[in-house]
Amino acid sequence: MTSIISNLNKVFDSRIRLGIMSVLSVNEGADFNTLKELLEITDGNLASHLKALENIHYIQSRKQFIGRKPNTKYEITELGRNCFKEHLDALEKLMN
Amino acid sequence: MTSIISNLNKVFDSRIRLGIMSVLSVNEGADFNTLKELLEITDGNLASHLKALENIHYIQSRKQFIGRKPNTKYEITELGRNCFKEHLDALEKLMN
DNA sequence: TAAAAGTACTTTGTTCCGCAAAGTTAATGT
DNA sequence: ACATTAACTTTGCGGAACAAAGTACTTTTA
Repeated sequence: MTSIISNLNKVFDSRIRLGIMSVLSVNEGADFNTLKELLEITDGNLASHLKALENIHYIQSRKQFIGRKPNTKYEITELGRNCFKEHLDALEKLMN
Repeated sequence: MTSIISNLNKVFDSRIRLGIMSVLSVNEGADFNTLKELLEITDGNLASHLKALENIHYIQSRKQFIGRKPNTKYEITELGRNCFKEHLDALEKLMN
């Protein structure tokens, strides 16, 4: 319960989810293809991680059309930003 | 190959291995029970992660007796220290 | 002296996760 | 009509995490 690693968020054990959150916490929003190119993963893999983050409300998506092309934009939520920050703080504390 | 997360070390996706390396990189050496108490995990679980880290030569162990009790001491190797540092650098870079 | 407990594992088995590949839906371009 | 793009969902496999139980050896305790 109070081990040295207990403040690390299990969601962010995944490098991919870490990367997604990092991108979304810096840039205010990124679309599916941008994330796919930044992370260099298959679309199915990306979609599943995005869904996981959205299910726990760390991110939210908005579907729209740019010109005539469908486009899905993702952004970090307030909850997501807080949890991400807590994780980074825990990491920092772990490392001294 | 050059994605924003490609410099993260997969070994350290695990919070437990992260914790082990963190302890061993600060203190010069820790024994099995100390790690077990710090991490609050079962001995089997700890042993398997220690073995994984030892197999790739990130840590090394030394069995000894303290008084009449068996004691196994673990310490970080030079390779382990370097790889751990690289991972932390990659993390920092990812977060800006 | 018999039983319990400590140290440091290994083995077993289940469950969960990551991921690629393929399939899907719906629209657009040619 | 056919291929392409976007953004998924589904399927299936292989591997990792973990708890629990088993092991070997010794020491402490009743």
